Formats: sequence, C-alpha cells, structure tokens
Amino acid sequence: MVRYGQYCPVAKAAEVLGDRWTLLLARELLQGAEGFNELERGLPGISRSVLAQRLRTLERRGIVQRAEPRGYHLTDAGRDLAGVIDKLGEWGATWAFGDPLPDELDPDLVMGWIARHTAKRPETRTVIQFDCRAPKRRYWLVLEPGDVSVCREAPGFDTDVLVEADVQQLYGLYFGRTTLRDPAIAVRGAPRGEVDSWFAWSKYAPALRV
Amino acid sequence: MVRYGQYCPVAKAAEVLGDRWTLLLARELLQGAEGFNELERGLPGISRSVLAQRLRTLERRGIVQRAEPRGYHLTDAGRDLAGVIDKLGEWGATWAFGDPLPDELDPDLVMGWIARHTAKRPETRTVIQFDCRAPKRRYWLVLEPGDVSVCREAPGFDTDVLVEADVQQLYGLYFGRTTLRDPAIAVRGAPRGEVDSWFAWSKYAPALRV
DNA sequence: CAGTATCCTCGAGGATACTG
DNA sequence: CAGTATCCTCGAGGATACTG
Repeated sequence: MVRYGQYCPVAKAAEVLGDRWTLLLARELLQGAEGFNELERGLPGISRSVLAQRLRTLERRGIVQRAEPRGYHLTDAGRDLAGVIDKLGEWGATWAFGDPLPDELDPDLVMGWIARHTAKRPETRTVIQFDCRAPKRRYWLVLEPGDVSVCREAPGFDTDVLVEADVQQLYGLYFGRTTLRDPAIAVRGAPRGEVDSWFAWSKYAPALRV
Repeated sequence: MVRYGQYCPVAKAAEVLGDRWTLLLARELLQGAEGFNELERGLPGISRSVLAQRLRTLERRGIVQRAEPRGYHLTDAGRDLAGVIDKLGEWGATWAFGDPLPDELDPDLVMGWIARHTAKRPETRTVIQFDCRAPKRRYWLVLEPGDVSVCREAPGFDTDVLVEADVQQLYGLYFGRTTLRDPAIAVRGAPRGEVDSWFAWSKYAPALRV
C-alpha cells in the first residue's frame, strides 16, 4: 500500500493505483475479466494472496464491487479508469514497446486477448482452431451467437477454420504488425481476408511504431 | 524495478512508471523542476538514494536527459507523459480526492505549487508576502518580469501585497475550492479580485467534486 | 471455483555519514 | 549544490498446503 502523504490529485491516484500489479489488474477488469481464477490467468506471475489483497484494497477504495455469489465488477470510479489505462497503453506502445524478449511471449495470454477482441458473432457456431507451432500448443476458439470461448481441449465440434502460426506471429497479428494475409501464417477453411475481418485486434496498434 | 514479463503496452508502461515515486517524479519534471535538490523538495519523504536511482533508471530508459553541467530534462518520450499524468490527476481529483488528512497539508509544498502557477509577469518587481497562520510560516513570492521565486527569508524588497491564510485555505485556493474573495483570507495592498487573477491555480480544479 | 493460513526469504529503501 | 557509500531493518510477497 503506497502512501505519499501529499494532498495532490496525482499523488492520491498514485496511492490507489501504485501497488505492484494494480494497474494490470485494472486492465483485466476493464477487459471484462470477472472471476478470481480468470484474473489470475491474465496476470501470470501474481500470487493468489497478492491478487486477493489487491482486490480487497480496490474494493475498500470503491473501485471494485463484489458480485453475489461470485465475481468482481468495476464501480463507476473503476470504469472511469479506462481513460487512464488507455493513455498509459498508448504511451507504452509509442515509447516502451521494443521487440519482445523471448520469455515475454505467452501463447495462452495472447490467445485470451485475441478471444476477447473477436468481433464476429456468427449465426451458427463457428470453430477456429489455432495451431501454435512454437511453442507447440493448440487452441479452439468457439464462436457462438452470444459468446466466445477458448479451449485447450478439442471442444467436440468440427473445426471450421484452421490458423497455423508461431507465437510471435500471433502477437504480430494482435498488435497489427502483421495480418492473416502474411503467407507465413497458414489459413485453411475460409478466405484470409474474411477471417482477418473477424478480429478487432488491439486498440493500441495505431500508436505502435513498427 | 517492476517487471511483469508481458509483451503488452500497458504492462511495459507500468514497468517504466510503476516504481514507487516515479509517477510523482514525472509530475515534478513536467512542472519544470530541474535540480536534484529541487526535485527532492517537491517529493517530501523520498530519500536521496532513491531519487538518484529513479533518475538513473529514467535516464537509461530514455525518459530523462541529464544536462551539463547539472539538471535533468525530459526527452520527447518524457514530455509525452503529460497526457498520462493529466488523466491520472483528473481521475484522482474525481474519485480519490476526499478531505485532506492533517499531515497531508504541507505549506512549503503548496507555496511551491502556487509559485509555479503564477501567471502574472509584472513590468516592475512585485513582492507578495504570504503569512501562513497555522502552521506559522512566512513566504515571499517575488514576481519579476521574467521570473518567479519563493523565499523563506525576507528578500530585502518592500512587500507590495500581503495575504494571510491557514494552510488549508492555501490548498483551497490552489484547488479552486475557495478564492481570495473569501473574507476569512486577509488581503492587503491590492484589490482581492486583482490578486486572484494573478494565479492560474491547479489544472485539476475542474475535475474536483467539492 | 475461490479463496485463506503459515512460514520464511530477500531486497527495497531508510539512516547516516561522507565526497567533489 | 549534487550526489555516493555503507549498513541495517522490516515488510512485501513467494511457496506451500489447506478449506468451504
């Protein structure tokens, strides 16, 4: 719990948001994550006790509200953090977003982001299989009329579209540094341009200096 | 040095700015503070070694540039933090700016802020004396055509205008919660309205919920 | 699924004194 | 004015195992 003891709006905001992980936790909540385990998955490296402590502090400070019987939601104050996190992300994309270190690329994480930014809501269930070549992983994105989910296990439905890429290429797609038109990414089952249009990718892509 | 290990613009920005004191240090630099001791005075409670370490880190990351023979300046990346700090301050003013705790009111600090936000640049030297009643302090704001400075010792020039207020009232002025028209604040030597117009007060005043 | 309890480590940073 | 060097403390949080 950071304390600066200055009666200044910047200092007070920094006291609320300045604990380690709190800004990223706000990002997760703004993206719509609600469950404890879901939040933990979005913050690899956080310990469960730290996550619980941060959530308690944010609740006490009126940023987060617990729902019954489970789940966390942002209050008005919490939703208003969108502007702060956006500016932060734009600044980061512009000035602090060099090439990734190898251990910064996490296929689980980027697949979660891609799933959250899927724009397509098909009329009938559509299954997009993502084969990550390196590291070797397989995901199924199941698009239903009102829902999108990622599975690590075969969902039991036929795959409609198959995408094959390295984890770097998945990040490249998400941050707009490449597109599904890149022949190094394999796409089967639907035209590349059509599949590309199903995803919104990251809002920070425009700020990126490629 | 915070490390999250996520290739995400928000996470990378939080790695640069997430160390304790770094956001407030950015605020000071954006306000135009340049010297080591000047920065230290604006951050009561920081230790000299932590300040030195933070400045070194920001320099290494391309946010701060050292000037010869002394002084710290923001780079383009550093100046671009203005948008982040502004959003943070607006959020803090709106959602985290309750009544001050008694130990959060520091007359030295608020006098420094007031001095930085003095708009008037008179044609001849003008001396405004601020008598803080509680805690008992005395300051002289010396306005010259090209410069404003605060002294804790009598500057040797005649006082043109005298302002008498408590430290709470000085903060009230700075954050737009009161004005020099408040009769509880004494003003001698010039009309209240005129003196009030010499100061810009804080940019976060509009976001304040009084 | 959603946490809490307990123990222990280690590193951030405070205090103090010093230098060019 | 602008720092650095040294020593030491204490608390954040990791690891692990547990519960409703």
